[in-house]
Amino acid sequence: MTVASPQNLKPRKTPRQARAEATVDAILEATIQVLLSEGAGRLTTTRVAARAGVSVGTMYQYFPHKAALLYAVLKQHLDTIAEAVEAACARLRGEAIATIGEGLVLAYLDAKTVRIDVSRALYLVSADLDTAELLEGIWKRIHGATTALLASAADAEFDDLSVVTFTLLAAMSGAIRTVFERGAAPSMLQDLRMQLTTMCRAYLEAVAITRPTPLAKHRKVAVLMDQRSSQSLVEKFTEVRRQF
Amino acid sequence: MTVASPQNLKPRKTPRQARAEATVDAILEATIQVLLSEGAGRLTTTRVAARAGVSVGTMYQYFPHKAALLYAVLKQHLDTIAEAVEAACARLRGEAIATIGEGLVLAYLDAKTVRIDVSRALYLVSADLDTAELLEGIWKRIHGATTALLASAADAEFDDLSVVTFTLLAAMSGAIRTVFERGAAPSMLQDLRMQLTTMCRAYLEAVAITRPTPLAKHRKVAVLMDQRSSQSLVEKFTEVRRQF
DNA sequence: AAGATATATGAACAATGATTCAGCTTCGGA
DNA sequence: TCCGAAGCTGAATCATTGTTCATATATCTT
Repeated sequence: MTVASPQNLKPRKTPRQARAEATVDAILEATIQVLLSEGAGRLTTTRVAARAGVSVGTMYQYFPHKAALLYAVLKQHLDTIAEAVEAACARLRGEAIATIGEGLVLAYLDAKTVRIDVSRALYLVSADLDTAELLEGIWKRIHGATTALLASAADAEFDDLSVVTFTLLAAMSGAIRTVFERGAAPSMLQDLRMQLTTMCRAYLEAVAITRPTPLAKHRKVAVLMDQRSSQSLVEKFTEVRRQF
Repeated sequence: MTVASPQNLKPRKTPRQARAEATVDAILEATIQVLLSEGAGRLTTTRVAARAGVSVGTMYQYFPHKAALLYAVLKQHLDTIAEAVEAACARLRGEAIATIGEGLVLAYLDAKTVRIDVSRALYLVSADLDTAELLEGIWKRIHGATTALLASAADAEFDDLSVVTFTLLAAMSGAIRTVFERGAAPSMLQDLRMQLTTMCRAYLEAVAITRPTPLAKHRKVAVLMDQRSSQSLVEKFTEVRRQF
């Protein structure tokens, strides 16, 4: 495993032809798959290249480092999560705190459930990687969106809004992570959703300065890519692109 | 970094002389120090041995693997935490839920605060290590103690006790971890303690079937070993032992 | 169709790190 | 004081992995 890499985390060269774009996508996806199937300790450049159906040299044409590769994958993943949370917050704006509580829990569960394994694996990898600013940025987006959401609550106001948001997010995301790390029993998920909703609401009510009230909403998400296919990833991505 | 190591995580040989015991302690402590000062990626057997003031060969006399070494360190750390939580639970038995809520938060903060950096570093290292059963065992101890505590609450009963405990623990430990991972601002700690207490109480009250009430208690812990001394660790531990 | 540019290849190189072992030192007891 | 056992040493071995580069192939442009 390599050490932290301060500078030059950006791609060495940006793909100009469609072929190259497919290659880059394949490499990114391959990284995740190798991470999941082999573990952080066996995540080697050669293995990633092999899984992607590409040679090592190719990989180094787009990523100056192994670290840069990991950084790219991590960033992509975190961005997805942040977007999901921001979207949920936008949707819930102006609702009552009971609704908001339930909605936030759902949004978080969804965001983390989709590819939770990836979250975990990436988190482990980010150890010796210069991710401080990246994480900070993502956290700010999430914290900001949630703060705005709570400020818009129809039936409550909060004293120390920033601290409340912080605690709420830490507890929720932390709880979810803890649960998933212990090999989430699928039955637990249902319980967890209810319990966290209860906790979230109870906390918000406890720290709020209340007023009148309206009602609730819902939604659901599910995406997954099979990684057991033996077809090389470049082939797959190339095919996909051909369809356009 | 090495791969997962199914069997033979146990010491290759147990120290028979005091000298050897000091050596083993030094190695364990050195592992933690190297982990903290150099990061997981630079945690090599040679470096650990050097920091311990011992040769690599010596290390392999007591640990069959690098993995075994990490396992030993992790186990030692987790045991300490479990003990602290169990003690706190015993102390709080029979109190009112408001007291219990506050007490639990404190116990957790203390347990995790002492050497939180170690917690984090070890967690990262445990990636490619067969720690499933170890973690399971620790979790069971903590969960068990907390469940018993809640069952003993003077002023409340719970329906789905196991689930309540689970959620509570997940949220608290998760929140604390999340906070510390983001470079805990010391001022945040005070806020966090209050907010988590509020959350904990609010949640317990929300899911409880209540009755009459009493009041609260406190405590505090703080331990740290300076790691900046250049004195070799074996020397240090040997000295300590000489005092008996 | 041909040159120019972009992409891809993979053996070779250099660095690092886990692990061993044959010989040395220290300890404890008789 | 002396000997066997326990403990310690560290250069040598063996395996792995990150990274480069000279060469080959594909694609685009005109």
